[in-house]
Amino acid sequence: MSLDINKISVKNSLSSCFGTGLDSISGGDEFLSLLANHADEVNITADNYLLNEGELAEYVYIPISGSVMLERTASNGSRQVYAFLFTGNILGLSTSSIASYNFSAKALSDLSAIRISRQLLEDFFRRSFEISKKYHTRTEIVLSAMLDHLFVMGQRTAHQRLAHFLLDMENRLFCHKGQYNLPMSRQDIADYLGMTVSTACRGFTALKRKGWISIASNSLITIHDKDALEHYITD
Amino acid sequence: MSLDINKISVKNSLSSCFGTGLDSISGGDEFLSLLANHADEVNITADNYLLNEGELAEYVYIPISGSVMLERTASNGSRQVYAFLFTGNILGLSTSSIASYNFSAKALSDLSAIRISRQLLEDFFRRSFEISKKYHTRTEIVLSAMLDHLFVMGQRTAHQRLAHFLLDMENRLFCHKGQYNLPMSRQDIADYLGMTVSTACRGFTALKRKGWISIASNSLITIHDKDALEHYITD
DNA sequence: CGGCAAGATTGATAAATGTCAATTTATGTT
DNA sequence: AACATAAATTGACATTTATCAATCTTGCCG
Repeated sequence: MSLDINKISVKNSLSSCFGTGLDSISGGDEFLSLLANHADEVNITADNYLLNEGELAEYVYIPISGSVMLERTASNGSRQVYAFLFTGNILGLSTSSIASYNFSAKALSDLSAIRISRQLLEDFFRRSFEISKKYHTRTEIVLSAMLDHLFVMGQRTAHQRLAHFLLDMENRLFCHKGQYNLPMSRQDIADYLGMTVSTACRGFTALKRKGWISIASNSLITIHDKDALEHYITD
Repeated sequence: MSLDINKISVKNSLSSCFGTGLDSISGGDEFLSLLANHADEVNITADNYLLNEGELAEYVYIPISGSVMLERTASNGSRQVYAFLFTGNILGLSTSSIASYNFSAKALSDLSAIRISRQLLEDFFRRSFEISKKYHTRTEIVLSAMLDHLFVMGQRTAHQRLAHFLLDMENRLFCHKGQYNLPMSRQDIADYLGMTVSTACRGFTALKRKGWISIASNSLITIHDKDALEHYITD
C-alpha cells in the first residue's frame, strides 16, 4: 500500500508527551519510504478504540489525522489518561514485542493512522542498526517525558498541573497567536492530571481570573501570559 | 577487569520499578561474560551521588551490593524520587546515548556497582541484534513499570499509595516470612509517593492500627495481611 | 552505659481537593 | 431560532492532605 509521507506532520516534536515527531525516528527518507511501502492505513470514528489493553501487541500506529488518548481503567472505574497523541506521534512504543498492550488507545476525533506490524519493524531493525538506534532513542525520549510528567504529578498542586498542561498543549497543538483548540474533554484532562472535573474547572477559572488565559468556547484556549504561567508552575 | 558474575543477584525481577533483573537482559551467559570483561567496578559511600542530572550520560550501572535512589530536585527544592534500585537492577536505561542523565542517582548505603560504557554497549548492540533486542525489551519493561506507578500516583490516595509501595518492596527486597528491611528514609518514601513525611507517617500508623503491618525498628517492616493490603489499594 | 542529634511520630490547624447537587453554557438537531 | 441533550461550571460541604511545632524514638558515639 502506498502512502503520501508528506501527509505526516512533523510538528509536535517537543516535550512531555508519549509520541514525538516521526521525523526523529527516521533513518533519513530511506526508512520512511520503507515503512510507507509496508504500512496499512486504518480509519476509526471518534470515541472508538484503536486498541485495547491486554490485546496482543501486533502493531505500531502513527496518526495521520485526528488525535488519540492513551488510558488505563481500573476495576473500580478509576481511569488514568497516560498521554494525548497527535499526528506524527508514535503509538505502541512502550510495549515489548512479545507482550500485550498495557494501555488502551481511544480516538478523540475521527482518526486515520498508518499501522506497521511490529514483526516487520523488527526485521528492519535486524537489517539496520542505525534504524534500530533511532527508534530506541525515541523510546528513551518517551521515558524521559514520562519522568517529567511524573515529577509534575508528584510535586505540583492541581492548578499548577493544569497550567503545565496548557503550556504543553500550546507547544504541541497547532497554535496561532497563543490560541489553540483542545481536542479533549474536561474529564479527559482531569483524568490525565489526576484530579476531578470540578477541580479542573476551578483551575481554568482561577487561571482566567488571573488574566493568564481566556476561554472562548470550552475548547478554544488563548494563552495571554506565558511567562506568568511558566513562573507559576515552578512555584 | 574481571568480575564474578555470581555476585550479581537476580532477585528483584518484578513489578513497578525502574531496573529489573540483570538476567532478563542477558543474551545467555555470553552477554554477561562479555560485559564482565569490559566493566569497571565503582564504589561510593552512603549518601553520595553516583551520577548527577545534566551530566553527560557515559555509563550504565548495575549495583552489586547496596541500593540506589533515582531523583530529581527542582529549583524550589521540591524533589521527586523516581525509583529505588537494588542489586542486579540496571541504572541508566532511560537516557539516550547522545544526551545527559535526566535524574541523579544517590547511594542509600555504601555501594558497589559495575559500570559499562554506553559506547561499548552500543558496539555490542551493533554486533548482535539479539542482545540489542533483550536490552530494549528491558527498557520497554521499565516504561511499562512507569505506567503502573503513574496510575497509582494519579488515581490513589496517599495511604493507598503507601500500601502499594510496601507490597512492591516486599516483592523486591530480601524478605523472610513477610518481614524485610527498608533501606530508605521516611522522607525518601514520601518524595517517591508525592506526599509529605507527616502524611507518610500517618499512613504507616493507619496500616498498623488495621493490623495489616507492624514496624519493629523504623526500617523493619512485617506484612501481616497481604490480601487486605492488596484489596485496599484497588479500592 | 549515657547523652546527643537526627529522624520519626503526633497534634492542632489551615489549605487543597473531593463529593454531590444545582445551575449555566455549549452543541447538535429539527 | 427553539429545543433537547450533554458538557462545563459553580456552590455548599466533607474529606484528605499540608503545615508547623512539639514530642518521642532511634541510632550513634564517646
